[in-house]
Amino acid sequence: MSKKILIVDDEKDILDLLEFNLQNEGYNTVTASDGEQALLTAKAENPDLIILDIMLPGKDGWEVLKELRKDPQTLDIPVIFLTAKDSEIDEVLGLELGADDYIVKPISIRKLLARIKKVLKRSKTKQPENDDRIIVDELVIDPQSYKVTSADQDIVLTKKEFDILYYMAKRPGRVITRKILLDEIWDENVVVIDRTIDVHIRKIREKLGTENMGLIETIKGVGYRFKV
Amino acid sequence: MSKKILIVDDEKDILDLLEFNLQNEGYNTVTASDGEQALLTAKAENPDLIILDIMLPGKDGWEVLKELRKDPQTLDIPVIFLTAKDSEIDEVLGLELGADDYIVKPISIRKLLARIKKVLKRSKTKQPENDDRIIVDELVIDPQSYKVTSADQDIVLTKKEFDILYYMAKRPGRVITRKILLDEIWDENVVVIDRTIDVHIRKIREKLGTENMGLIETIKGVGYRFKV
DNA sequence: ATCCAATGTTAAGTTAATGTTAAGATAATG
DNA sequence: CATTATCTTAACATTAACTTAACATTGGAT
Repeated sequence: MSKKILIVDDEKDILDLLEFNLQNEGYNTVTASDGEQALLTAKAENPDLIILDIMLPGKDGWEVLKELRKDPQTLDIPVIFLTAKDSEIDEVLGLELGADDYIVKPISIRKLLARIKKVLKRSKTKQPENDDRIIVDELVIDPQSYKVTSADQDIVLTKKEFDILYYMAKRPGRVITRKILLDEIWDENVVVIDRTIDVHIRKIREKLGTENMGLIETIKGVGYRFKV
Repeated sequence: MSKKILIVDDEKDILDLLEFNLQNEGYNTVTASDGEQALLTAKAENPDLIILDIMLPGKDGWEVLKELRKDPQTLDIPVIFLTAKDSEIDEVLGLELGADDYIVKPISIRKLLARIKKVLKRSKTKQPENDDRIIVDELVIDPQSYKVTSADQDIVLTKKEFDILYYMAKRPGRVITRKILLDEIWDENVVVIDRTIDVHIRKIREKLGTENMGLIETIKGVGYRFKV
């Protein structure tokens, strides 16, 4: 899965330069040329990283960063500052506000790529993304909150139940054998009998309620299947 | 509306130079020539910006800044440091204490004016009140003062407790794993066991009291969740 | 239709995770 | 440097989750 990077700069040359190089490296890119646009795009596109010029028309980079950090939806997106000034002050201030790194213009692409890698790697281990949610009709399975709702009604699943449901829902229409579930959901070297899985499935079906009846189908002799 | 700038310096030459140039640019000016006077004037005149020499008779610039930041009335007034020393230490120290910029003597008026503009612009867009407060029903979590109130009753949390609560409250509905808390709240290379986190959570829950019962949910096997 | 292997079901046993308390270690403060 | 508040831990209690055994039911093969 290619990472999405939002580039914010008002100079078209720089935007083009960065976009070209980042796409060349296999990144997915979106751009914005002022602060307002940057904030909107950040919310809409949910990028994995934002490269943010400090000097911007309208809202400047600091203000953008501040607002990004205010919104739970964009709060955790790492930001790399871009600045033409070589004053260390700018950098320090930016970092104190919570930028994750900075790059001084003129830009060394090599350097920038290295920093991007570093920052992305750091954030990789973090929580599931907002758009990892699975929605099937009235059913919402959200790994970020570890919550399932059916028609806005909370369904409280235990960890194992959630993991199983999420795994299957991510692969609708595919038959999931018990062996696969064991490999994927359970730790290695843990051995449980098949009936254990059945019990979990039963619990899930029960909790999903009659309105989601038949969502998890049994394929006798093979395994289970999440209805497409 | 012309902006009011307080200039603090013990050298009359510099005071005059700055006053002349700033008034020329359309700013309103007031002056002080030592630390005590600076503090009094700052409170009385409520300037939009303070230009503060570091070397002062009596209380020096740092002490003045420190006291400015202590008083809610002067807390948010941006300060530009004036310094004859070019040692980076001074600069960093000043910034950590909350100066918004610095100018090295001998003064380049052009530079100073540019910085003033920048700082004023930045502070103009600053929201009047601490808008990074989090409010959930009767509960207010204010990172500016590191204070929590529930139904106007003060709740005294320790730093760690506050940090944890604030981090979670900023991400309501999301499950926060212990690992993430460790990464985000604790310094790198500090290792604490999971039970430590639980103890902090317990303390927070206890201090939040019965009226906030259930605000922090436990997702067994996963982590904690701040109720939406 | 009947049989039988596979799955469903229930409740009870087992394990793992978290809650709790108090005491010891550490850091902040005067 | 002494004092105090904060943080961390160990040990144990509690609770929820997980697993299993035992038995019931089912659905497809014959």
